[in-house]
Amino acid sequence: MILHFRSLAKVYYFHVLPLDTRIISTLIPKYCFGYFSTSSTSAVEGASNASSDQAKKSVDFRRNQDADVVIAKVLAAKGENEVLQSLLHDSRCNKIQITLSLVNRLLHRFQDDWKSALGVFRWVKTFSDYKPLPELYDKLVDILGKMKQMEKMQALLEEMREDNLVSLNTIAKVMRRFCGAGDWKEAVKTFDELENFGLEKNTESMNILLDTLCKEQKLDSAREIFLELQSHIPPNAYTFNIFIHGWCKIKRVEEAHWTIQEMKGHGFRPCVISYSTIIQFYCSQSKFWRAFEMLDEMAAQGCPPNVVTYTTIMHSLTKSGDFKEALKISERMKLVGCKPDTLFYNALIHTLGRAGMVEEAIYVFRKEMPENNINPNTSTYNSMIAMFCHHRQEQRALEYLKNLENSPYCKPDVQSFYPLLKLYFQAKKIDKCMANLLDDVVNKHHLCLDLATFTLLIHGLCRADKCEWAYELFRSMISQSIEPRYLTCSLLLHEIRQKNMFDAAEVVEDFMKKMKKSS
DNA sequence: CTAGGGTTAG
Repeated sequence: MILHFRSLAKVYYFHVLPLDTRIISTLIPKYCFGYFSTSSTSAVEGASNASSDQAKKSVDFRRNQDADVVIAKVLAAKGENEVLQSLLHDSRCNKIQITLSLVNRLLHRFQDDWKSALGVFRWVKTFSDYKPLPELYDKLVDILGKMKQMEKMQALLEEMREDNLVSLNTIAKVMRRFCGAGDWKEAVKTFDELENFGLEKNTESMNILLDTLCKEQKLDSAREIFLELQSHIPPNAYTFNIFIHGWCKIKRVEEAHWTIQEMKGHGFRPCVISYSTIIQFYCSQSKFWRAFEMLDEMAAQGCPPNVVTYTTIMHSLTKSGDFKEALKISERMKLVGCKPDTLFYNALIHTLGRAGMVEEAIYVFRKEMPENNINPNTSTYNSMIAMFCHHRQEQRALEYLKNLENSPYCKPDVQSFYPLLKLYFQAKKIDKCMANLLDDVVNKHHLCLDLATFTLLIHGLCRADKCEWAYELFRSMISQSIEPRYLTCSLLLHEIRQKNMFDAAEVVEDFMKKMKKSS
């Protein structure tokens, strides 16, 4: 259960600075606050020359400001109608040019706040020269469904139907959300009424329904519906793979094997996905001999494993601590000429890191990957950074972080910084380095801290006898609707009581009481 | 519409 504390949030939102800056100004002690970065949020996609880079940055910056103006206005209102009215009557908001990226950003910002999302959507629709794309409707449908606002979601669906905007993608989201809310019958009903939306009941839409049911572990219902529809709608190979995955998900692997037979009975050959799904299951149970048996069976069936199959096995072996076997899988894959990809290399680097083979990991990153034309992504960099931090190599970690920041292919996320922050706590370097790093996270990269990072910081600061700072972080968490763990709260409470911060203690205590009630 | 990351707490 996520707790909302909008009233508390408002306290922070009355300055004129960009929103993200306002949040972080409560995170970092004043003396650490040397500058406000003006760099933009967006990573530059692909390589580009310096001047267009500059132009893009200034456009991005203006759009960020537009978004910030709207966000601040929305946060000051409550309820979808109040949001709409306050935006309509704001002269600055009315001058803003509505663009796809702006609306996307706003809906993303309010993806956990359906009232604001709906209010914003109503507002952008009042601009006569702006027609939201169907994808934006879909996004809103998803937000409403996620927040379990089923009546609102269906009302929007009806609105879309009248304008002929419902696609299979919309229906997929609606069915997933009904199932997620525990109402699988309503999902089936949506499928039954597919023709009302101008869509067809065919193999593709049936597969979406079955996949939805299987992912929610409603295998028996899915099975029943499948048998019922079988005489009207022919299954394809996807249909059976969906069931194989579903059975594995609820750990009934016997049925998964049985589905393979059924598939053959319908004239479909089990493919690499069918087998890899079962292999993934055995790996997750650490029954590696079973996984290897499946590899033999694949060979016998003339269905060679692919990079996904190998990555799955290697990664699971690493998780169970068998680095030697994991690296053998990597060798085996290269031996048979199967081409690696980014996810494979991420897993390999992780394995090498866990095995303490730091230099080998660097070799893979700097030599092997470029030679095979595989670009690193954010996770690749994050694995390298985490590995260096694990081995107390701060300088190398910082070097890779810098490369990540300058990469044309990807940008840092919160996870990129977590290991470094942790290292600073372990090394008791809690002053300047860490404040600078945190400043980068929020002001340079416009990232929001997540639960794990907040927890790390608050625990670390409490231990380091800096609980005023920890308390500010606690308040910031609540203002962002990120619920602290109970342990975090009690740790913080203990510290601030010792410092005689009575008002703060009361705030934390009140919060803990509400936690107990809702759990 | 079908298969593959991690961070984890002291």
